[in-house]
Amino acid sequence: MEAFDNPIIPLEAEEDDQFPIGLKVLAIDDDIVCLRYLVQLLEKCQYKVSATTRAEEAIRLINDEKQIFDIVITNVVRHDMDGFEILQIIGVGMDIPVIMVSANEDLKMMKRGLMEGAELYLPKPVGLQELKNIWQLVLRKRLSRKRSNPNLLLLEQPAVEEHRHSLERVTMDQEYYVGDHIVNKLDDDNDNYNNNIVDSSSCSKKKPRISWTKELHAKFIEAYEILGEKERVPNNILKHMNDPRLTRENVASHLQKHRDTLRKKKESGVGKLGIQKKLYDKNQTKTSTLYNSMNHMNKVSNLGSQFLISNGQGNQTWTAARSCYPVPEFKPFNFPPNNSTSRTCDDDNPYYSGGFDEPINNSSYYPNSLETNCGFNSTSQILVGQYAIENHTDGGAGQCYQMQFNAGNSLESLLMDGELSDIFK
DNA sequence: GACCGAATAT
DNA sequence: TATATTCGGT
Repeated sequence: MEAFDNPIIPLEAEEDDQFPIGLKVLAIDDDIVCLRYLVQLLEKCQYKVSATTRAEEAIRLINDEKQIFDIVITNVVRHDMDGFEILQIIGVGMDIPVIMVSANEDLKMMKRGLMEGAELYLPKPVGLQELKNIWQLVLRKRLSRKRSNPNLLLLEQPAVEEHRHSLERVTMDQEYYVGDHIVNKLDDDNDNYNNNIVDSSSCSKKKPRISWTKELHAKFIEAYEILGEKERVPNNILKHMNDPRLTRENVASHLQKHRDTLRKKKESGVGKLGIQKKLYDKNQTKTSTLYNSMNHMNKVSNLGSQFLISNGQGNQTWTAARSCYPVPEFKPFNFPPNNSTSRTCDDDNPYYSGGFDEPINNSSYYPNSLETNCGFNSTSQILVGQYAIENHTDGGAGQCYQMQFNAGNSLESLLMDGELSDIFK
């Protein structure tokens, strides 16, 4: 209760002309150099600064150590956790103003940051003057709370007290809700509702968007799969998911997108069972199975198509010199478990991003025919193992799949000839 | 009036 | 692009 009993910040200083010294700022940036610089500036502004390069550490400080911060500054994309997640967990969940700082002045990202509840989005490098002014956000937040409940005094920092209360119940697995409702900017509205206060002057904030995290989407899929075709309607899925964060509308919207995705996949043939045949293996003792052929990839694997193949240690571009089918075994790309050492291989879109495993066995490779028409670097060797493949032909981020190269396949075996082409039609 | 889902908005 | 909201229809 230290921070509560002994508020360092005389923010009630509407009649005070002193700068609010000692605001507690938590700074998060995975780039240690940027972080040090940021800390320097913040200290110059006479804020009380805690800093970490790790998002988990920040969450731990707040959750486990119950540290109270007046403001959080985080960058956008992190290795271990997306900046927007931090925003949800710390900012929206805890009702602490969050500032996002990012390397570039990407308007799209800025808008997204604001849409997801950031108070301010600053492009790097952040200047001293900008940081000096962030105290205004804290004051504004408290004023808005005061409007919801005029009896509260700014000095007493009601936000902090409620905040502490919330913290105790926020689970470590980074769920965004507390009790049986979402803790987010909706709180202001809820407070009004619960207190029967109708305050037209208070700017009622929009509730933040649902973030369909991997976990949440998995839950959705589970419900979707359990339900029969005719039962897969928003309300039923909602009931099955039994998640207080969600409304029927959230699910309806996601369902619409999911159906759309399925339809597109179907149209492009992704996931369609192609052939299951032992073909083109030079080494008959070990076979590969060619299946789950994807017309999508077929379509783009014409002359000049480029693929990026990664194995976790590096990427190589593979340019198809003629129509070819790129992989012996094709699986939809899987999200790695959180604790895996997998790397992120797609763009910054969390919905599609994922990782891939290290090659499972690098003791053998494809030593055969250098006559391949696929210019897969100068060695024409591919280590056996699991890879990610990303189509870069159509521009943009490309679509990612995971694949498995098995022992016994030469690069030649990956080529598609007329016979195979027909099957794909 | 509930609620589905395509269309549209943000 | 991802998610929210609207709105005609059942």
